[in-house]
Amino acid sequence: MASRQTVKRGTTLFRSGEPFEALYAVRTGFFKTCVASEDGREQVTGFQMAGEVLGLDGISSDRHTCDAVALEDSQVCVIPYEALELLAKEVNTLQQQLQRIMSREIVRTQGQMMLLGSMHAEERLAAFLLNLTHRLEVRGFSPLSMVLRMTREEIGSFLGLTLETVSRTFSRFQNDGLLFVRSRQIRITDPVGLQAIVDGSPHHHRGTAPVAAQQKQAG
Amino acid sequence: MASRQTVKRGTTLFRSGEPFEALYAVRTGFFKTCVASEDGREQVTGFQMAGEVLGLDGISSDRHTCDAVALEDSQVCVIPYEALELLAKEVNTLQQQLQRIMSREIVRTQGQMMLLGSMHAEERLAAFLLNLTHRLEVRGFSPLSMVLRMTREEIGSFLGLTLETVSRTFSRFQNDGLLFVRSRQIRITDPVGLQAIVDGSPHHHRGTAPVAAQQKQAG
DNA sequence: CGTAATGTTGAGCGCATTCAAGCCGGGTGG
DNA sequence: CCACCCGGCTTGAATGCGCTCAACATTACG
Repeated sequence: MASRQTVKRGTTLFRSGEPFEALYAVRTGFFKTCVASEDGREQVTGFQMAGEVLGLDGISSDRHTCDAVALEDSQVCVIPYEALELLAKEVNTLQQQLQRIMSREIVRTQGQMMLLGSMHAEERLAAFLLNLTHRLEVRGFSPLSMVLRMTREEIGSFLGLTLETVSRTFSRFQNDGLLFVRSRQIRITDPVGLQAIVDGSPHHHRGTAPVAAQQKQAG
Repeated sequence: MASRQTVKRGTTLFRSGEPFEALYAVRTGFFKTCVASEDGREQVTGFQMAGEVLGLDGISSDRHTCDAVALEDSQVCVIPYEALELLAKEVNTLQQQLQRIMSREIVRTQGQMMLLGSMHAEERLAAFLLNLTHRLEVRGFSPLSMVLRMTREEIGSFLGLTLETVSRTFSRFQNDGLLFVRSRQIRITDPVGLQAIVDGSPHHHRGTAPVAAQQKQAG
């Protein structure tokens, strides 16, 4: 029913345009998802680690709309969508779980839009690192020491920055005593300081509206 | 079962943090959804018109994670989530439809991430306008002449730009003969030109990786 | 060990931002 | 009916953040 599949580093689990047949749960390893426009621009839309689900975008049109690329040798659990639907009809908690997973992805992308739309480079990278630490912590790994699985360019694409800006911002964080960085080895020494950067160092922010006074409508 | 509700211009249909109880289908009118961070920054995450669904973000945690604000007097169809789940168990096409709607929202936000992460101001506004025209066309309205329902500031927040940049870019488009703009009245005279701006005027773009040569992994 | 990919750092520039001033249009009250 | 006001829009000037281009260092990998 739900078989396993190995995906070697650098290869794709699925590609944009391919027919959608299954969802994938990451068992081990690390993935990125990215979309490309006609003119060759590529945008990393997410990084997925163990326990996270890939392929939800394919449901809407029976075709995948992004590429999923393994950033290290990985293993996924293949969940044929047709079987999943049949099963979901029987087991109603399964249906609920799937909907929650999809909703969570929607919420995640809301946060990413906020990041891309109204944060500065330092804030973006700090938010990115803290997000990683949270996800590692949940999985029982040390949250303050990690090895990045992606390149500076991929981080930059995900955060809407160039690879040079990512590199420079890492260096600045190190100078400011927030972390130690040595290539892909990261050790965070001041998580509180990083959090302070995310939510509101006294800068101004772009594209943001001061919350207007609005009343709740009693239908 | 699915009752209706009126939402006056400027009032909220739901707010972030409120318990999630229902989905809403826009019957008439126009909405924006926006998320806010602790420090008061606000990001518009979408605009919704007739036929589009609001509230999907609330499923994941039983709480809404964004605000939905009516930009004009509107009417929505209230779809209690509990009832929807019960019904979806019976009618399997309903379950599928809901999943498709959620997946479509995920795909939409992928596109928005691409826009925010790797497009210039002109490209963003052009893409925004073309997206609006498509949605109007589907609904049987004239796609080239429209009245914007949102302020420059809200457009800016949605596109990750300041209101001044939005205004200036409108003016530049008018000078270039792409459209006529008079406050919120827009008349597009050269949709092809707008499309050309979106997909690849000869500029360079930020945060993008040239697509690396990667092979499809045969499980 | 050698080569290519990845990462770091510097210099200069440009696009979008910030700050500021003025305009337009719609609604309200005298 | 007009004067006034206020939110929204436009436009200008100057600044600065992040980008581009470039050179070099380091790491990964066959």
